[in-house]
Amino acid sequence: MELAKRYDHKLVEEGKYQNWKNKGYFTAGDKSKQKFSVVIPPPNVTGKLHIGHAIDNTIQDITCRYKKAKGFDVLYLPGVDHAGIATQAKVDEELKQKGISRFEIGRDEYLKEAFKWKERYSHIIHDQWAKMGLMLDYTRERFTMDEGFNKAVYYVFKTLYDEGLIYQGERIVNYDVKMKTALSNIEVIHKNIDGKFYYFKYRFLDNKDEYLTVATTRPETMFGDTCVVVNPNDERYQKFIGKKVINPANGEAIPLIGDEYVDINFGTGVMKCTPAHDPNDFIIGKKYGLDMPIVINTDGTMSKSLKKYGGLDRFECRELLVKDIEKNGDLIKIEDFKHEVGHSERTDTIVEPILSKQWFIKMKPLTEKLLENQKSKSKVNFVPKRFEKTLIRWMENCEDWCISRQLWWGHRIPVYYQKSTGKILVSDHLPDNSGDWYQDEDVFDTWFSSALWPFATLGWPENTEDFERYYPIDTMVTGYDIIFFWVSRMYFQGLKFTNKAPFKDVVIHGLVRDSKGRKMSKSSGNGIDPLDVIEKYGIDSLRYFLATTASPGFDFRYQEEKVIEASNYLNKIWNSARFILMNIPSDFKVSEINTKKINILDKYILTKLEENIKVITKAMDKYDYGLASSTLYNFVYNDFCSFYLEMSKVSLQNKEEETLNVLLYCLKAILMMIYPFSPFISEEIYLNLPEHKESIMLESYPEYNKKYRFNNLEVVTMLSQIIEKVRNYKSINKISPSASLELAIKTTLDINSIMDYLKRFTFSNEISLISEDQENSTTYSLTNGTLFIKDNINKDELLKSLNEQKEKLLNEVKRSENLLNNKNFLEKAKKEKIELEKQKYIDYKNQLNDILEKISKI
RNA sequence: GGACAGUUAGCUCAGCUGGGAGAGCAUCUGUUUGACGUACAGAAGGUCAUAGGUUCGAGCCCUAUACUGUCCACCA
Repeated sequence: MELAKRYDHKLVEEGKYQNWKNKGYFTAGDKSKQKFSVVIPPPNVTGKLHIGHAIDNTIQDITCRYKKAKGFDVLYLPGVDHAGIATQAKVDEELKQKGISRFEIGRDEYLKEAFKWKERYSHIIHDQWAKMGLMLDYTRERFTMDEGFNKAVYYVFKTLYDEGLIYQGERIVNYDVKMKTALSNIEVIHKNIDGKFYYFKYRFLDNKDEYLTVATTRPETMFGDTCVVVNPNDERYQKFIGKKVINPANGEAIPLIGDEYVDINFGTGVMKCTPAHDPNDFIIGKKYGLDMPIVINTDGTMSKSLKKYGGLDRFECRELLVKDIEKNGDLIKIEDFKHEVGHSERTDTIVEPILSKQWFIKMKPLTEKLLENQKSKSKVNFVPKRFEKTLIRWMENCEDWCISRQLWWGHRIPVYYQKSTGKILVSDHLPDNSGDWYQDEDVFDTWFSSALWPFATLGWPENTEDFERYYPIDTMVTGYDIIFFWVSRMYFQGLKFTNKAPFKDVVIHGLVRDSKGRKMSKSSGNGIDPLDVIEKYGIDSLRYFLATTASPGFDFRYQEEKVIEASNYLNKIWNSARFILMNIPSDFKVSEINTKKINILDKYILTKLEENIKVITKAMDKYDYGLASSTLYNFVYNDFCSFYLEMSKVSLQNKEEETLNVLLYCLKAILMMIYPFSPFISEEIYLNLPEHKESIMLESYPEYNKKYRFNNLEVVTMLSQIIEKVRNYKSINKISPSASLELAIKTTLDINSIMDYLKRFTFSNEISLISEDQENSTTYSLTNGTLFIKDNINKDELLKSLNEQKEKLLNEVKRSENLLNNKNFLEKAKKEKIELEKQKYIDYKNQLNDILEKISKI
């Protein structure tokens, strides 16, 4: 069969994925083999996959395909995440477009809408997985809200609750006022923004002409102030402690309290205290038993009790209030002020700290277990290592996890309250139909369920066959942006509930940025749609680009030129295959390479190949796909295509049949090594080989084979050196590349075996083996001899070139001399290094003498 | 405020345990070589951020400094 002249990605990709899937190659379960398991980090059903998913999935799929080819029973488990707040935001938005609010249609109807959304985007995601060629085992696909998962979530909640690790508490939590839900601390993004610092007069109740100056960034919270605080050591104010001051926002008299929390040097040294809307103020409020009036609602509007301000948006209220205070003469000044303000990770609105009752997980016992495990032999191995530190630091300092969300889309909290008694019951169903019980309205944080992903997907808490066999996960691949959200939580929940770390290796990759290094985002419109790239260059090129450009843990830039480079490379492999297949007779029978029949170049390429297999395999095992692919790239371009393939033309002409076997052997090995990166083109070429299995997916990875390593190949190195020198000589001297020059070689090696190749690739008909140096020639030193090119250029140019060589050699000799005259070097350096240097010195010296002699003769 | 990275050719990045600086793209020159012009052959291009130190020897190890980036953090 003959391949087309060009690699056409669309033709190559056509139908292959369906075929693999239909044949069941993606289905795990061969118990005769050792298992290897990977779970896909479940994408949110919020929308289409982006380039960030592509990098994640590419690394996973490469790992899986590599391991499968290495003989493992590989499970790559797919699934999607309901993504509570993110999805609900999208569904809300969609309903809003239709003019519907979720409160109008009610919870049940709303959930139906949300499930429809989920179905729609699951399909899109499936199509994208197929486009990317992921070897996902669809027979085991899961969803974070499927029946089994719901059971797992319930089990986890009940267990933690019964053990006292889950509690309900009244705290200041951050509210996303757009979604009207509480958030966990890590869902709050701190951004440095321009704000204002407002200075107000707080007049004394007993002497209204005197006042304290209080500075605040948030005047609207003043309605909730229940005291003013100064540091008792502050000499300016200590005498006032115990007096009452008037809150300029509402005219109420509040006490002045002394507490060392206040920083004397910050602001005016006087702090207003709003216990219900600030975590620090809350602590002070608790300490002094103050009232904690809530003045801002969960939707960001002001409380109704605030008369004219009631119902206003918090920022409108701020403006109006400041104006009113100014009218009263209590505004001193307004300063510009840069400060950190929390924003919701999902909706980007400024979060509002509000006192409320929420469910929390007590973190300490869980994190302690994790930290302990990370010190033991069963520790999780992070790639790169530094992310282990990131995790540990966070685990050492994290606060209790707020897991309740005031949303509808998610796992509803399995807690029932009895109206008549106020009793609380954890249950997965309504205790009775008396109407006396009602369920908690809230749902869990979406990460509460995702944390169970590595084991709940395998059937846990049932002790299923899959759980027994595939848990723990061998390799977890994810971006550093969700180490806290996801990796840490899977880890401590895994330890808690399965007594094992849920994964062995965690491979962390960076984010894909645009060509200028900016983060990709919808608002700046610089996002790259992987489907566009696939359409233009093919998935094989995109995968190759992603895998080779992404250095573990580091962000990298999307550059179209690099994708083109990948595409050119694949075309190179395609054409090398084309060349080989063109030369194979139709009746050719593939056989094992007969090492007795092969020529020296065959030996050379086999030796090189084996060296490369060794290096590449080692890199693949370490997830160093950058090194693995660049090593293969160099082998393919330099050793295989530019050198061996060209040389093989001579042996093929000479009808050396064994070369065909060598070519095929190399080609197959190359295909297998590029296959995990770019499976479609590899399959296409593979199926065109004279002998092959049903699919490349059933083929094994090349093993390092000592049988194909040969010695005494110096003459091949000499061959390539001579070709290079001659080409260089012609280029510099502006001689046609195909000009025939007179060459003479002085060497102790037997050059008969390379004579044909020399003639063909130097275009020289006269090549002689000599024992004495040749006059009137340009001299090139080779590793094992000397090359003389008979000069037919003018003397000036010759002299120039000789002088250039002289300069170079002088430098080398000087460098070598210095080193060898250095006593310390001779005493302390390794012996081999010294020997090597001595040899070099002699070589350079000889060459230099040759050149000097020639110059003198001219 | 704390922590962690990065700084190497015009651009994007490699450089394993310290032994003569690499790739791709871009640039320049040449090529109707029968796999590939998405190619081939060649050239040019770097005081490896700065300053010290350790070492016979430093892009690599140590200490400072500068700049860039990321994460964490309740300073009103």
